[in-house]
Amino acid sequence: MFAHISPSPACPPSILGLTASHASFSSSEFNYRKGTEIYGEKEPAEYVYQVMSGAVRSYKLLSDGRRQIGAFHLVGDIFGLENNDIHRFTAEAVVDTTVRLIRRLSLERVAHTDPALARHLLVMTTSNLQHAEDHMLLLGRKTALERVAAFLLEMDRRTGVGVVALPMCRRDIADYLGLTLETVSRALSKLHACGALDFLGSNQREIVLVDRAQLAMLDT
Amino acid sequence: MFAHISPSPACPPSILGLTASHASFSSSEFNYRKGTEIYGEKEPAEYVYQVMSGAVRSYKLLSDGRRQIGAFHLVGDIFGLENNDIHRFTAEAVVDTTVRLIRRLSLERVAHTDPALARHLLVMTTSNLQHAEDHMLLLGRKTALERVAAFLLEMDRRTGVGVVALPMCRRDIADYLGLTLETVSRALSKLHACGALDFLGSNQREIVLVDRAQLAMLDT
DNA sequence: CGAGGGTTTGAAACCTCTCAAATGACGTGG
DNA sequence: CCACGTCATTTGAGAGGTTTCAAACCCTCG
Repeated sequence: MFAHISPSPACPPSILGLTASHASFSSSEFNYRKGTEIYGEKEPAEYVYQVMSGAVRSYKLLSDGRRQIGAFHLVGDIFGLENNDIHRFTAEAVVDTTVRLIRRLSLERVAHTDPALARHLLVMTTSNLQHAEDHMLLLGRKTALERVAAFLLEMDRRTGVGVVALPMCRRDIADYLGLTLETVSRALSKLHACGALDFLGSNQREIVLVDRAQLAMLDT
Repeated sequence: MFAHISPSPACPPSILGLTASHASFSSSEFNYRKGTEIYGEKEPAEYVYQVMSGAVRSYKLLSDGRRQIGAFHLVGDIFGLENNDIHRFTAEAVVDTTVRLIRRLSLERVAHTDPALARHLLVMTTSNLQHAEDHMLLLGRKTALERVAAFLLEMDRRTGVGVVALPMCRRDIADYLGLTLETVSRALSKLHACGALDFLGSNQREIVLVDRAQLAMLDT
């Protein structure tokens, strides 16, 4: 793949909740071009990743190509954290993306002696679990319109203040929501017609203005 | 609810992977009648539970009553393990059920000083996460027939050797698989007609003989 | 034996998917 | 700077799988 080593720019102070007290972690950065694979399902999990810029999708495939995206990872998010040795998803860059990575083994080594880090790993795993539990309800029981509304609210909650930039294409959204890209497009059109959202910029992936109250009515 | 204290019968040696070295846990047993609630979503999580006999369903509800069952807990399973203070599901007895319970606080207290237990809690949370991840793929991308086949294979894997007793009704299965009870019934009929399974006993909930190879062909 | 709940099966409705075409956005090269 | 090719998105029309509504059947239990 097209992974290029890049010099470390100004570093955010914390990865994995680690502070200066954990200076022993070697963390380096990598760039992935749009669409390239970061790791594959069932590959050995050598690293844990944090998104520095860009966005990542984690997905599973059925043998005939049907795809279910389990999560999008946005700036600041940690992903690839496996407590087994093997990745359970494939991870790909949605757009050009920079990630920071830490060796899983070094993390585990420290976690063995540092209860605070061990607890932090549990907290992260729990929040992944919580997201998956909520997503099961969406996939099993919500309508197309409800799913798209919930997706926009999730992106809004995670990224900003009523203005959401969507880095992923309609097909990605569809595979996240268990729909087809056409159904997603129709739902967005309907929400647009209802005034629940507006598009800013010529490209409709760029920015979406969200009316939280109106979307929340669909989030039962 | 109709929870009755029962005298402790012969105790399996281990709960939560704890051995004799953790004698400090007070564990008592409770009985729940079929259909009664063990705990509700958003209730404070005071206990962690292990199924001694019977079966339990964990579910979330939408405001209009749509239900998504996230998991069935069978004999030996641990459930109600929250790392937050609040239950994220409602748990109900599918049939008359006996559970053993441990105070969450006492568990956390020990986990703070016992790395082995802390690691075990992470392992359990991870396996819950793994199940949820697989279930997202099922709910988002599999057909009705594939879902029912996957369900039977899961029950077979968890309970026995080609013979599965289904304690839950069609509606429970449907709410687990994101379908309606009629669709589940039709899928079972089709699998029966294909020879992929047989019913033993007059009541069709009781025992199902599974042809693993044939079901596995549907498990893409 | 009758009542009640669970299951099966049928028929029609409906939501989403599939297939298709038109439109729009963007980069490249003339 | 515009023409063109490519890719993403939108929109339409029809098909299809699942749901809804309904009725019959079965099993259990009082």
